Amino acid sequence: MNIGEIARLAGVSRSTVSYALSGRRTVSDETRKRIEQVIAQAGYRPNAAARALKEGRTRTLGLVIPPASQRLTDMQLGFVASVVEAAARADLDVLLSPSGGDHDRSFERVITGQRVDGVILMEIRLDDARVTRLQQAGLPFVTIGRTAHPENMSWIDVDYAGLIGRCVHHLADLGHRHVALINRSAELVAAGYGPSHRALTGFTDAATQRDLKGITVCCADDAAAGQACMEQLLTEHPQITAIATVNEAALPGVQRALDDAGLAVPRDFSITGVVAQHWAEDFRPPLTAADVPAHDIGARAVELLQQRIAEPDSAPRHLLMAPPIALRASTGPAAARIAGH
Amino acid sequence: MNIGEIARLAGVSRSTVSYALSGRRTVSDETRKRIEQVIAQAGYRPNAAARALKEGRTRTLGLVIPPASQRLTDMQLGFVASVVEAAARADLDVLLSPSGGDHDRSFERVITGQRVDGVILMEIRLDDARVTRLQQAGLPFVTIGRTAHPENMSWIDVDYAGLIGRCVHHLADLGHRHVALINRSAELVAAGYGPSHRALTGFTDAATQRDLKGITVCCADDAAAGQACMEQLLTEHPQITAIATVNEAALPGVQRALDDAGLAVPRDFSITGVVAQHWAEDFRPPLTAADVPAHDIGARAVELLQQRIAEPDSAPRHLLMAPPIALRASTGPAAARIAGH
DNA sequence: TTGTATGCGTTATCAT
DNA sequence: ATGATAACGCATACAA
Repeated sequence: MNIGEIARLAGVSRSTVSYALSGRRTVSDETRKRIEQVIAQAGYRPNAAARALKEGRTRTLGLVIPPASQRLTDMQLGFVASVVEAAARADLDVLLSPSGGDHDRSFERVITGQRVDGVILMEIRLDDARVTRLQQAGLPFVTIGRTAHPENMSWIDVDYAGLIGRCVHHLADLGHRHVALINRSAELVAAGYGPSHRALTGFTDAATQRDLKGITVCCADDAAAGQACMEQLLTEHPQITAIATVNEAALPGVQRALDDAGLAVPRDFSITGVVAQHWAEDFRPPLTAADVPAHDIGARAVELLQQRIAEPDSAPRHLLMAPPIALRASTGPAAARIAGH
Repeated sequence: MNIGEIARLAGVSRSTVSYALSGRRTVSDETRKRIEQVIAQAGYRPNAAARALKEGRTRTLGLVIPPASQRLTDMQLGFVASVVEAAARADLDVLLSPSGGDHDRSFERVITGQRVDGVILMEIRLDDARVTRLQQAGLPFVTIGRTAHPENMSWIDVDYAGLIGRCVHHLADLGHRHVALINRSAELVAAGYGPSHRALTGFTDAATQRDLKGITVCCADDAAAGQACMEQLLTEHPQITAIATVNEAALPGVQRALDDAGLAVPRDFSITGVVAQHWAEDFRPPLTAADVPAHDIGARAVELLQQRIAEPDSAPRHLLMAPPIALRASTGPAAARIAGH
């Protein structure tokens, strides 16, 4: 079923059908009614490929996600879901490309075959080959996260440095003198993953400012690693009375390690950090933490991208999100820590 | 940059470039070399829309996911990730459509605008309008999960009934006489969600067979609900000594409720069920449970769909996955339950 | 071994 | 207010 068939059934020309559909020129009420009826009855929809070929745009967005092999974090999943939802609201389709490294067939196909009008890139590194590739391809794109030098591109990011800094200040205000940062995995840090680096900077700077003793450790994204990490921290740094973290997946393990050590939160030990709301609320007690507005971020990324597509030469825009730190129940005054029962 | 430009730069006709690319007719070594060089230098890639229009296929698969509003479970996420990865391996792109209800613009656009060669449907209900729609559209599709009457369509599903049944038999073998099933949410059950219904059937049948007292409850997909649900269960049915569950997201709450009640697993209480491997291993102690091979399922779904696309008239295929129940540490002999400390 | 011509389904320009 | 037709970029049947 194509536009010619509809035209034949309605007894008009193809262009009339096209115009009746697009409304780009006036069609008499009578013929438009007839055409609409035929279309509804035949269940016709314009062929997307033909339209894309003619119009030079696909009404499709590319979304580059980390390779499926590594499980997505809840926060990453939140980005994906909200991007897809926001795109659907704008009648845009989303093409997924699981691409991590430099030369990826899926990535190349998406950006260079004119399959999409623009691309949203996630999990940006400080020095990211995909960004370079996108720039040289001249395809509109927006990043969730940002490179080391993101001045001339559009991005939206969470202010990890600022937020972790505020967490440290909050702990300092409560009298904590020895605090630790539980970061993401060492691999991610080595790969130049932005959030990890910026969290580290924010932590170190704030600790220096408040003259705290700050320990920083890397931790893989799972409960087992979180437990091992927390246990080691308690053993090797007995003076520590609080942690800040950007590693939500480690939290269940952190909780176990504290339980096992007989440490109650927040009486004996305080926890804060930057994590998806769901993790903060599922912790016991609920975490004092910056809730990353993943849903909002995805929607904003789509908006930014739509603007870059509409006006490729307009000035790039930057959105640095610094959500408030929700005061819940996991932080309290520092107490000298006693080794558990 | 299009094929005509490449032809001009290489000093040949467009068809020669096309054939050099596709290999569907012999091109002299010399000219092919020259063409390849020009292509590499210009960074040319065939326009996907033009190719799709000409060939009548898009090399793209549609993946219909639940609307983003409701958080995806880890298992659902596993399906998505593995589908995308498997498709990428086969040089196929994946178009995401977040569609739940009957009339969804995104869904209609994807299936009726010839945007994809086939569709993978997730979160199938026993009576599913999207399946009906896909059948009448005549578009190849495969479902992860199955309807009440899935005979003449291709699907891949987890044998919830059989697996939960085996869990119950396992508990019965250990001497448990009063057991409960923690199902998914009441809304899902009311909507005719297959896994919930089949888990219920499997549970009830096995309980009857072994002459057990079986309690079944619904529970929303989060830790808080799990905790409330488990607390209520302990209060209202003090004889219960074990549960089986298909609700992985409720597990952290279940654990808390047991902790709070002073019940040790598996000494005082046994837990088993069907959950993603990650949840089973993160539980403490690790869960005796059927590990759903989400990764495998996504890959198989892509295979099935490729076959339906290649031979639309071939007989539909069905894959009912019944992974072994991994014996870990969360089930043990029944003991009379004593109300906690 | 290579070139020419046609059509895929649409939208838009030109003509009536 | 409507119709005929060209063009988007590609793959392929047909010619040479």
